[in-house]
Amino acid sequence: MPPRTRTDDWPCPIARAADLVGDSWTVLILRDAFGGIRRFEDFQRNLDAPRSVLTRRLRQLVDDGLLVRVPYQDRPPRDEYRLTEKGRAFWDVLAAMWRWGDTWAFEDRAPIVLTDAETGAEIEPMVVDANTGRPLEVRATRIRSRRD
Amino acid sequence: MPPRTRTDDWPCPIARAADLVGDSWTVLILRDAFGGIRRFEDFQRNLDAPRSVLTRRLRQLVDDGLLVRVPYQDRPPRDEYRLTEKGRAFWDVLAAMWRWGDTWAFEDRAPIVLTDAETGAEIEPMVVDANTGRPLEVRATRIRSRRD
DNA sequence: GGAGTAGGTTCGACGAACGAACGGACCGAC
DNA sequence: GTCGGTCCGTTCGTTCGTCGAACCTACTCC
Repeated sequence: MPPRTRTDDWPCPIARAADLVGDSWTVLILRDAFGGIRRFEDFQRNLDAPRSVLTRRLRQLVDDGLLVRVPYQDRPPRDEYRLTEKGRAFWDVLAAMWRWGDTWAFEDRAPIVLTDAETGAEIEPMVVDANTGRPLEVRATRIRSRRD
Repeated sequence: MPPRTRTDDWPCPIARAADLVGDSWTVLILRDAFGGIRRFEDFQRNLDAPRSVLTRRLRQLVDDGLLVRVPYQDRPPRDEYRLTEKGRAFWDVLAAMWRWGDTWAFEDRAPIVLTDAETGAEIEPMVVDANTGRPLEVRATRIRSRRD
């Protein structure tokens, strides 16, 4: 196909994010990265993705600044892929996807849960307005230009 | 290409969500739907997406239960696409993407903001743990099987 | 009857995804 | 010293989705 249409220059934050996340392998690579996976072979084994696609996606994520390549041995030279701050910030999006998927994409609920490492308590991601602390209401939301 | 690898039967909520949202046109269609767009021609004009792709994505979203086709006139027969409850719940994911894109995908900030329809106040989406009300901390998060 | 609107389908060219095989650089064991 | 294994890719052929433009059907309005 002709290269997929790019939206990374649109004025909308969703369009720009979609340009990166608008690909399921990319999402799953990031998910694994949050799970502590850093090496090519581990991503490949865990995702069972074609190696050529994996190479391409990892390179893209590095170019976009969500991952960095860090050497972890000299001979033979090997790099691992680590999340940057920009990449780590993306966890919020994945958490929102987790919540939605858990609620809407299973018969009942998902067989796995997010937990707090220390208390062991279940974590249930939820999206709120930082200014009021309340859940979002779609119908009452508008889009405006910043200076208005 | 061979049909893209499906992940809609994986046990992970993110994988299932990614199977739907793992496509930038789908994300943008949903964004527009939240903005009140309902008709084929309006989606097409606004996104400037190939009509054939648009047809396919809309059909997929209907099949997946995020949109429904509702007739709005008889002759000639015309349907519009409306968000279902499942689709409306997806706004949380788009809001998280908005926040991330706003923070990380512009030189400064995005030229547009979300606002409350009544007060006009800016809305800043934020992801928290519903149980503690606190922001998520990636490093302190684990994945566990539900019965454990 | 000619232009316009709405919601698609069809077509050809291009190139991305898949999957399997190959390669190169190292290691350790036999 | 060569055989197997590990790690990180690249290459290749087939399949099939994307793009973009053109086309089609069923109306309405002038």
